[in-house]
Formats: sequence, C-alpha cells, structure tokens
Amino acid sequence: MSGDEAMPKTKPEAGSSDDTAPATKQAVYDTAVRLFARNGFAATGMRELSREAGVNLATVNYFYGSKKGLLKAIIEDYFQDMFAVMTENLAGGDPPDVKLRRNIAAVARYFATHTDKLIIALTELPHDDPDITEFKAERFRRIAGLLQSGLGDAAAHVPVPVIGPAMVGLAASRFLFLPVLQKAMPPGSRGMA
Amino acid sequence: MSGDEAMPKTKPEAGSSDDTAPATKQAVYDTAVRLFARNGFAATGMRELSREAGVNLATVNYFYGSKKGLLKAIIEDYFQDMFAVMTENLAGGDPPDVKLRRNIAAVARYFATHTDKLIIALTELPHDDPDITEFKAERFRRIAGLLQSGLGDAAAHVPVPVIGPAMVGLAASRFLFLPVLQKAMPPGSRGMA
DNA sequence: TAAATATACAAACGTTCGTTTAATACAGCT
DNA sequence: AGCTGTATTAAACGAACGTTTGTATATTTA
Repeated sequence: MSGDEAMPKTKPEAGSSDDTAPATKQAVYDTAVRLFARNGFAATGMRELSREAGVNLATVNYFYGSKKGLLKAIIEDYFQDMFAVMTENLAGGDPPDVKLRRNIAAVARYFATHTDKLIIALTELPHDDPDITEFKAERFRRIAGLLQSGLGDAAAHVPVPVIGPAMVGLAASRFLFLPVLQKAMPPGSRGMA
Repeated sequence: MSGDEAMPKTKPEAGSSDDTAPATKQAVYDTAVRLFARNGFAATGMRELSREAGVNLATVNYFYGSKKGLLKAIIEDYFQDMFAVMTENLAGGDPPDVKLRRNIAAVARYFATHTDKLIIALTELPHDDPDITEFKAERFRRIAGLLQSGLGDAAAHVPVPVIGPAMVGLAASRFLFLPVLQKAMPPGSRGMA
C-alpha cells in the first residue's frame, strides 16, 4: 500500500479571490464562505452577512453587485482552485495511473482544507436555480475535459462518468456529511447511517 | 454476479404520512416534498407552496403548525420509511452478509423511488439549524442502532462507521448529484467531475 | 335539531428580504 | 487649493416573508 510517486501538490493557496482586494471586500468574501457553508445560501441574509463581516450593508452589493454575484464569485474561485490543482497533478510524463492517483490525493487534500467552499459548490447542486446551475455546469465541463485529456487514452479504462461520481461520493461521504453524522452520534458510540 | 437470496422488500408504501389525511393536507405534503427537493427548504416560500398545492396559505400552518413543522414531518416520514425497510431486510436467520446485501439493495431501491425525500433529508444536513440538526440526529441514532443490532456480532467486521458513509456516498453520488451532473454535461459527451 | 368539532378561507399582521440611492470621507494627483 | 475616483456610510425602497386572526363551511357527535 505504498508508492514512490512524488507528493502531489495542492497549490500554495492565495487568500481567496484577489490579493489586491481591500480588506473590506476580503472580509465580505471570507464571511460569506463561512456563512453560506454553515447555514446555506438562501438562509443567509445580507444583514447577517454584513454584520458578521463588520461591514456596511451596501458594501456587499458595491463589490459583488448582488447576493447571487457573491455566490458566483465563491463558486468561480472554487473551480479555479480545482482547475489549478488538477492541471498541476495531471501534467507530466508519468503513467496515467500514477497521475490519476496523485491527482485524487491532491483533490482530497483540497477538499479537506477547503471544506467550506466544497460545501457551497456541492450542497445546493440539486436545487435548480437555472442561473447558478448553468454557471456551475460550465465549470464542470471544463474540469471534466481536463481530466479527460490529462489521462489521454487511459480515460477509456477509467472513464470520467466512473471516476467523477466516485470523487463526488468521496467528497460527500467524507467531507460533507461525515462530520455531521459524527456529531450526531453519542461520543462513545461507533455507528451512523 | 448472482445470488439466490430472496428479493429484498422495500415496503408497499402508503401515500405518504397519513392515509386518513384530508386531500388538502396530502396536497400540501406532496407539493412540499417536490418544492423542497427542487428549490431547497429556505428558498421555498409559503405562498409559492400553497399556490402550487392549490390550497389556502393558512392551511399549511393549520395542519403542520409552521413551515419548519412541515419540514420535520417530511423528515420524520423519510426516517420511518428507512426504519421499516431496514427492520424488514435485517430480520430473519440468514447469514449477516446475506442480510446486509439485501438490505443495501432495498435501501438503494428506496433511494431510487423516493429521491425527493432523500434530497430533503441529506442536502440540508451540513447546514446547522440546531433544531433540525438535532431532530435528524436522533433519527440517525435509531437507524444506526438498528443496523448494529441487525448484523449482530458481524457488525464488528462491517462496522457502522464504515457501511454508513459508504451508503451516504452511494446516495450522494448516484441519486443526488449524478442526475444533476449528467444534465450539466453536453448530451453526446461522456464526462463529469 | 343542536352543539361541537374539523377544515378551509381571505385578509392583514409585523418583520425581514435584497437592492438602490444619495451623501460623505479620503486618498492621490495636477 | 481643487479635482477625481474609490471606498464607505445611513437611510429608504418595494417586495416578499412566515405567521396570526377572524370567519365561514362542512362534518361529526349527542
């Protein structure tokens, strides 16, 4: 159960969306990631958000145009991160299985360190605001294409429709719901469903 | 890839929560399941709900006390279904692996036929309204205990913390997100992430 | 029949929503 | 100093929110 592949890279990680952004904008962004992930997008109000961020109400719309614009900025950011991670780990001349392995490890590490963004990107998925759905769909396609081309001919043996849901299942069971289920179980117990 | 176990049962399935319920109450319930699953709980308004159900606005609170009470009724219903399915399929003197296999098959079938309820029970999970979270947690514990006791000593080899997330992963990747991801991909394409 | 109960309704309650406007503070620059 | 553009603010907007009230209509019970 060991390999000698190089340690897969997960990106140095800039603060979030824009390094030159004013502190106020950054506070809005960070607070939104936290609140959207914790309480859901629809359940998070602009006043709660601005209050928690220590920022004026109008500041949110000033920087992001609208509440939905703020959500899109977060999602866009998430997919840019994923794109960077996968681009880096699927590159090189290594055998496809090595590249796939280290890519999955890197993505899993990204999930673990950016769980809030993962939650935002995944949990509202079944709810179809056509606008957001299409926005996400376009990014999904690019990621899928990246995986497809990164694996080359080997993609026929590990097709995206197989590896894709597998990774979603990993993310869902381990990073989205597992912490919740564990919290739900009595501390000494050892079960969940 | 075949077995001679009996066909696992998924329950005859009553309409929903109460067979003696007035048509109005039933309409509210069915519409709520559909809208909550499609648009999310927080994003679904009482007026939209009552309009779609062809029912007066106040009727919802009359039968379910509050919007949150309606959500709880749906979740309660979902867990009762699960409890019934698992009780039935984990019973009997068959070897634990047979019981486990047919139980998973039955649960998967329930997921496939009641995807809306599954979405409602799972997607809002990471968002912690303390009230709803505790409500779900208590049901989770009962389900976990059921699996634990149904497998007997064999639960040590397939512990609930292993089989639980596995089933959540199955539900998430196959019944929650897969349809969305497929819809997001161009028809002729064959990828997703 | 008379009383009681369950169901359904329209209208309005007070609150909160996301967004917009107009004004101000404060840089950097000429 | 005056000008310019970015950043920030308080105040207000109409719309929608979940809930409550009061009343009307069936249905059941006695």
